[in-house]
Amino acid sequence: MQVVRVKNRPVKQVRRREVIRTGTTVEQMVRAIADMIVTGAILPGEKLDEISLASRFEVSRTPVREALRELGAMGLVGREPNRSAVVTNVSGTYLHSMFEAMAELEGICARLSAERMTVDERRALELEHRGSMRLVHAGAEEEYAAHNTEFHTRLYRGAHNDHVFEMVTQTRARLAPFRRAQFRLPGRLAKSYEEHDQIVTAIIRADAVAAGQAAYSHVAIVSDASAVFATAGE
Amino acid sequence: MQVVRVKNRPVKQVRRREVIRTGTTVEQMVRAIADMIVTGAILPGEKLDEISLASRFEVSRTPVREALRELGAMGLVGREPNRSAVVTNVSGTYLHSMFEAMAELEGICARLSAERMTVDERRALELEHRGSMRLVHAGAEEEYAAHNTEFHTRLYRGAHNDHVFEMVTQTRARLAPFRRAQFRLPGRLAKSYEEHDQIVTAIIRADAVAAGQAAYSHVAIVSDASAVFATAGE
DNA sequence: GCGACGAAAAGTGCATACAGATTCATCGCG
DNA sequence: CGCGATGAATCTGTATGCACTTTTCGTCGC
Repeated sequence: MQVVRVKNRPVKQVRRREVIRTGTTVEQMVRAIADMIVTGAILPGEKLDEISLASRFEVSRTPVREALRELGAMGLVGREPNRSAVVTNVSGTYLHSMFEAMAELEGICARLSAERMTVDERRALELEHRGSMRLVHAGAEEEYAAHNTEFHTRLYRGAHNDHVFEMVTQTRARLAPFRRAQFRLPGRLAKSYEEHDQIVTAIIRADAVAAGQAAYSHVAIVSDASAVFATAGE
Repeated sequence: MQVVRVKNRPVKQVRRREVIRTGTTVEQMVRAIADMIVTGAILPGEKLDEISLASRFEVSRTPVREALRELGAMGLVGREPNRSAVVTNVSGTYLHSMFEAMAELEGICARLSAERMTVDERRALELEHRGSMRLVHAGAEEEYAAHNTEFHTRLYRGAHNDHVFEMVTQTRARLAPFRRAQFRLPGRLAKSYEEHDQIVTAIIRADAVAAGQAAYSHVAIVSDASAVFATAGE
């Protein structure tokens, strides 16, 4: 076990950091692996052994282990002592439960936002929303997607509840890969704008119940739209 | 790179595992540190440097790093590259937001349970509930607390939504340290039983709205009861 | 006296080494 | 021919070392 490393030059711990985009190695791996899981590049039940991952990403096992631990905490992989990490089943029923939970959470956020948003927040939400009409007419999918994210983030913040914010943000992050293509569906942009309009109107009126319901349906619809892509990946 | 280890006797990597209770070293540390944070033994904003923790727990930095990463994913500590982990502010507003979120989540679970529980699940819930009357009369706080956990878990499961289950379970876990003493408050046992009764009745009747509201208030009340202990720890 | 600078100290990020656990193929025996 | 024992191969858990980054603190110029 001494002279084994024949062709691997002593590795030199080269700073290849510059090549890579952002964050620490571990963060990048977390994102990369999460993406692979959620896009179906790695299938549920598959084992993720540290050594293969380490060589795949060209790092040592230490950062791999940290990444796996974080993925475990995120619920994307299951871990038990002295066992390989195993990809959790994110497909099918669980995915559905996440979309449903997302709708509930958005409903809560909109309801609380209607009750709690400051005058400034309401104004900002309305401006953000009105500004997006231009994008709808232009059919600018990419830009509208960015606006959409911003719009929803405002809703989440407006609820003035940090823990809810965290839950909804995490859930959205886990669903992100399944929603990417949603605005490609014909007519979805205009429809989305209309639904946003209902939410905004209800919030401005401080009508909590209406806001909650509008947000719930909005997300439920997105869920249906995304289901196509989701099942395609199974 | 051969005879380097001079004064450090080879450390022997003693299996002190037997002394410790359950799970891997890392899991134990996660629990221990989480408890310290949440009970206020470590204050928000305080830095957790790996070396001190390592020596405190008598392990090397590797497991400490993994524990910190998991705590980071749990939201108990903040982490950024090349910085020490910092205890997040769990007190005050954030705690309040967790209790509020808990009430919302319980409301959702009860509402969905009313709609979705199977006949067996409804029966089991009712039995569990009725069985607890005995404990109320006996004033058996400990046992009632156990029953209470079981009761709520049934509600969470009854919603038939895995992601909601996960969120509510995690939130409950993080709140646990703040609720421990709730049943010590005089009369809280009987009150709790009554509130459970409302929830059960509504679920049996499949009255989703009533079940949701009953569960929401039930938790909101517990939140008030716990606030005493929470603020005491700040 | 005070702020800018710089070097030492302290700390994080990752690689590697090695102990212990698990898995799996092989072999001996009924 | 199957089945359990056994040991090698493989993999996880943890310790330790080195590179790089941040922090601290003393010193010097103003």
